[in-house]
Amino acid sequence: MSTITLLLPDGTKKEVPQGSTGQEIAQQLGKKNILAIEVDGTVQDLMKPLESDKELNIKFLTFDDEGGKHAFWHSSAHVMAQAITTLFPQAKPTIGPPVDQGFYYDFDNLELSEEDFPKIEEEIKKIIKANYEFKRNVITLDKAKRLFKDNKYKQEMAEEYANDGKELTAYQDGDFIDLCEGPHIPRTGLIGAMKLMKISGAYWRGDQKNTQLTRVYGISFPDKKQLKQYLHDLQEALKRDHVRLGKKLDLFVVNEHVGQGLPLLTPRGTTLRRELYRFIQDEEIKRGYKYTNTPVLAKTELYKISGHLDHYREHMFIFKMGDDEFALRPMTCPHQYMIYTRKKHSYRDLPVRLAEIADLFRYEASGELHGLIRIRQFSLADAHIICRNDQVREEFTNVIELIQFVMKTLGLAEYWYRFSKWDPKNKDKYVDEPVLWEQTQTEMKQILDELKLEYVEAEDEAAFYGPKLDIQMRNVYGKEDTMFTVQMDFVAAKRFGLTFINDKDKEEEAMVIHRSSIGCLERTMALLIEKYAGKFPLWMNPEQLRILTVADRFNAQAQTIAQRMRDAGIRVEVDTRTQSISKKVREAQLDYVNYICVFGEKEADKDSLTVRHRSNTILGMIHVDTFMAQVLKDIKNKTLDV
RNA sequence: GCCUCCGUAGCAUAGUGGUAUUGCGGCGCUCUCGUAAAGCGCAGGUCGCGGGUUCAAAUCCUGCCGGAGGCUCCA
Repeated sequence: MSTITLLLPDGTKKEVPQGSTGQEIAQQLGKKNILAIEVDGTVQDLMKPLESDKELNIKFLTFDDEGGKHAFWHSSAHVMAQAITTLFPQAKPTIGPPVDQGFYYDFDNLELSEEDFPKIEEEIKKIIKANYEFKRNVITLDKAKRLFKDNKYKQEMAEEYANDGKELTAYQDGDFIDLCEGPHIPRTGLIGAMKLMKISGAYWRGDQKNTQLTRVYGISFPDKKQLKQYLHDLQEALKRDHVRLGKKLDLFVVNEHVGQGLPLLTPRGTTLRRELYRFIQDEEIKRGYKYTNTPVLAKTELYKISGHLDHYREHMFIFKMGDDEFALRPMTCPHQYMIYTRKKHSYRDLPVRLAEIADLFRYEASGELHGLIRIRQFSLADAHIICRNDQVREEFTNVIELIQFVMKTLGLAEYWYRFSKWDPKNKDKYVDEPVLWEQTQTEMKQILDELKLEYVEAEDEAAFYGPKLDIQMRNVYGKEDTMFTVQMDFVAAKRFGLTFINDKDKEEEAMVIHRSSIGCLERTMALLIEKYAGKFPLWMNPEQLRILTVADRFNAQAQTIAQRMRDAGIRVEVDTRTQSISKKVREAQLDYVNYICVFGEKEADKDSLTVRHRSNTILGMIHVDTFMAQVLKDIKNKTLDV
């Protein structure tokens, strides 16, 4: 058999000689800008000869395909490492993969500052200009050990791959050779533009106990224009950064005398928080939750029982008073369990759904703190559902519905579900109940599949007491965070005696579901600030209306109208300054007030306002009562686009 | 906690060895004004904090504090 039959994405077939490379086939088909080839679902180099006696499904990949982009960035990482090792010969390259936005490479024995970037980028340009070919070589373990005799990391990886029975490959471009499984693009010249982005520390194999390496991040594109566009988009995204907007819109401040991770909400920020607070509390009460109010501190023995003290002691605020040791509570769970256990429960009483918007305190490491997203005191819309086993499915489903309702109401659309499971190998983190773990996870997976949720599964992301479903979102920097969570707990009932009397008059342990509906108020605020770039929907905007008086003889009447509106529940301010209307309009626009209302001669006679929406549209003169009715309706309905 | 970057008035900024620039905001006066910045004047700064080098430090060195991004962590 001297030819292979290829099946192309458009359904046509093509015969090529055995041993043809992707490169040759692409050329014959007149394909341009091809970076890699997908063969039966696996991305490969264009340089690799194809051999098969079966028909092969092939697809050519460009930078617009995930696989092509990854090969491109992966090759870029090699070029960067080549430049760095040329300039810093003592540096030991370790790993350098593509990531969501570009690539990085980790080095040992390298001290680098951003001031070094220009000369590295110069070196990179030389490599690109030389247009070296990426040559793929299959090597033996012995050869790998010889090639990388000065690099213990590469040797370690080579041995590991060999032990796993993998074929060892090394890629060479110019005089730079790297242990790597590929795939790579054909030549360095295909890289149009590359820029180094930042430096950070990173631990070898992601373990804090190992050596800290120097990680260099970079980005690259086939075309210089794309790089320019990327950098521009990045700048634009950062304008939405909630820390920046929080300051500009006067929502919160940080003060070094108060302490790290302890932001202070201003009146405007507090209004936004209050809207979220009232919304979720009212909604949960409608859905059968009972609210509790429990102390923000307790004796540490409470957290000893729950197991938190053993797991998180160094992350708790602990202090001694008299003979007792106390802690500011890092979570609500045991406090609410004490409410459950105040009396005996019949199976008929279940489920018991205890909710609380609880202030929690966690001593997060200083490097973890970020704006309103990771802080040391926060308010979690928390709840614990204590139910019978036969109720778990329905309760879990109801929680998901509540969360979906919350996201819809807030207008949050970019999220994904993560099914967070344990890792049997991580003995320190999880309670040692392998049977319960597997059983609970299986049951949870069934529920998720029944609900037809699309989710990603994540090992080693569970809570120490059970698996979770997390709702994940990204901030403007692209960093992922958990916004809402539903957790199964098969430990609490035993430890705290959360039982009920079943229909056989026997005491039985209950199941516990921990869940958060609107998440941590501060974090949710941060995401909302970034999503709306400060242009909040009417119902949550700290300032919904501003009345601008044309001259001071209209001030008193404008104040009366404003008071009528406040009495009805509208957040309105009056700008009585003796400034030009243009200036007052400009400032109201910059504050993203939803409606800007001018009040002067014409309006005074008719109890009206001339209304302008912040989208720059003038709605004309409207009677106060008519306008109020419309505004109140949109507030009540939580309309998103006003 | 670790790596990198940043820190000038309430905010935004100029200033790489000779004690600080400009705008917004604030205050005062004039203007009573119709949909994105009226005019004039005034006040406001231990240049994050401490130590060092120097005749002289916002600027150079060093230690700390605070912020940002990444790593690790995230009940």
